[in-house]
Amino acid sequence: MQDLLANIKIQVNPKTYVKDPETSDLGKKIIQNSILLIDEIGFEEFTFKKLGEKIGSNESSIYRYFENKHKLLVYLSSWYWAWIEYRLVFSTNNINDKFEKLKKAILIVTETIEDDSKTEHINEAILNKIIIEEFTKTFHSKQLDEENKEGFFLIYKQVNYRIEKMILDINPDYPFAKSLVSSIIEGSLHQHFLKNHLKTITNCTDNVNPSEFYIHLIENLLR
Amino acid sequence: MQDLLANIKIQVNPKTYVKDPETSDLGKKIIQNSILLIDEIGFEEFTFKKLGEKIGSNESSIYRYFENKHKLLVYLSSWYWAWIEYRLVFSTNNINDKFEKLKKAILIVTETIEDDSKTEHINEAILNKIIIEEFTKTFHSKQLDEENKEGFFLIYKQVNYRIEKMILDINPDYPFAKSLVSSIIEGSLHQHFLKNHLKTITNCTDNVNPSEFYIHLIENLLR
DNA sequence: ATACTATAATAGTATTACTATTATATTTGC
DNA sequence: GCAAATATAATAGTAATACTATTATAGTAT
Repeated sequence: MQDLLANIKIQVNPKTYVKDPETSDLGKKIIQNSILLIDEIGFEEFTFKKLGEKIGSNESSIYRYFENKHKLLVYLSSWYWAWIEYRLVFSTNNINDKFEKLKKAILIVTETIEDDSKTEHINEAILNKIIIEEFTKTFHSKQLDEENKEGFFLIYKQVNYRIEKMILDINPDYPFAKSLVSSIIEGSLHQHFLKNHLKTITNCTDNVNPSEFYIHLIENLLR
Repeated sequence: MQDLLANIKIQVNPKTYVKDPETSDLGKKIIQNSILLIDEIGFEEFTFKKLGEKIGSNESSIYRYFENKHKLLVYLSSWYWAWIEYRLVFSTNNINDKFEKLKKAILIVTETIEDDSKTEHINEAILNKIIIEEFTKTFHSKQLDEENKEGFFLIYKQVNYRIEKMILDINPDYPFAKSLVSSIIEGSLHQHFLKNHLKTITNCTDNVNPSEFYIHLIENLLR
């Protein structure tokens, strides 16, 4: 799997960028260091000026790649979900048992991510941290409906559909498959977030992963 | 219940405001119209200047009530959850059947809110819309850990604890009571949100309420 | 050697999120 | 009923943000 990923370029909706950051060194530097900087200081404090300083480049040069920091976050999120989708498809592909397949899928979308190290300029572990802390901000903007029409969230929705199908494959009569999936995917990010900030309203800890909660849930709900 | 509520003042953590808005006409106007204006233009576009124009008052006067717009949102959220807690306690109080009690509690935190009309200057239905669209932003700020220490989210957590207790009362061995509750409360807001913006990954519609999904869930999970 | 492209540097703008100061109106205490 | 205290309004100003525009410079391709 690792070698395969090395040869595959994750595709992100071109409308999220002005110039594809994968096509130049500066572009890759922008991606790599925006992940690090957002993790360090948070998305609110993050500016193109600060990023420019960090990579020894100029604010205006970053604007040639991304219209604004919101679109950069959408880009990073899209990349993340495309990467998740790839891993989801790859690692569930050869599982015949329907329930085991679903469990694997849920593990993929809920587990804590370790750095993959095959994509040199993207640290998946840190990107996962950003998604936990900031992904919800890509939704909660006034341009959401417009951006949704432009297909900014297609990959995220595709991840949802794939798991929905697995659920309906197990139990075609379950009436809330879509809501169950979206509440697992978004809810898992939220549980990770609570574990980091509001520990008293989650059972998740460094030792208990959201995966356990959700796998226990579907075992009791769909079995 | 309506009359009782008329005589009860919802208490909000004083650290969220500079001057208690409930103590003056201008304060009440600020609360009433900030709810309307945030609903109209969204929290990002909302400024004290625009609010001042709307209420025929000055930007600087609003600053005498709230340090900044973030704290105003925290105030509105706290008020909302205090109001939810009040309704939760009141309407589950006399239910003896443990499961019916839990179902009622879940209904309270997941249902679409209608205006209560007993609190003249607060339109609960619109406030509920704001909570669906913007509540997550009170969490996702860099000051979260600090604000959490100051008790800004106590009421929200209390609502969580109350329902957690109901779950453990039904099934003391259920190992994820906290996570289940927080995922229902936050998840319900998210399902409402999806219903409004990303309809393809939820089963909730104008006719199917998140309540149905979650009550179906706990019936199959805990019964 | 020329043209093209990428990047850097500089400057400038509108808006935001405030702070400070002063003026005016309203309420309350005696 | 007047003085003192308090609340509100008006004005001005500041630092930072989120950009846009223009020009300069360096590197690459033909």
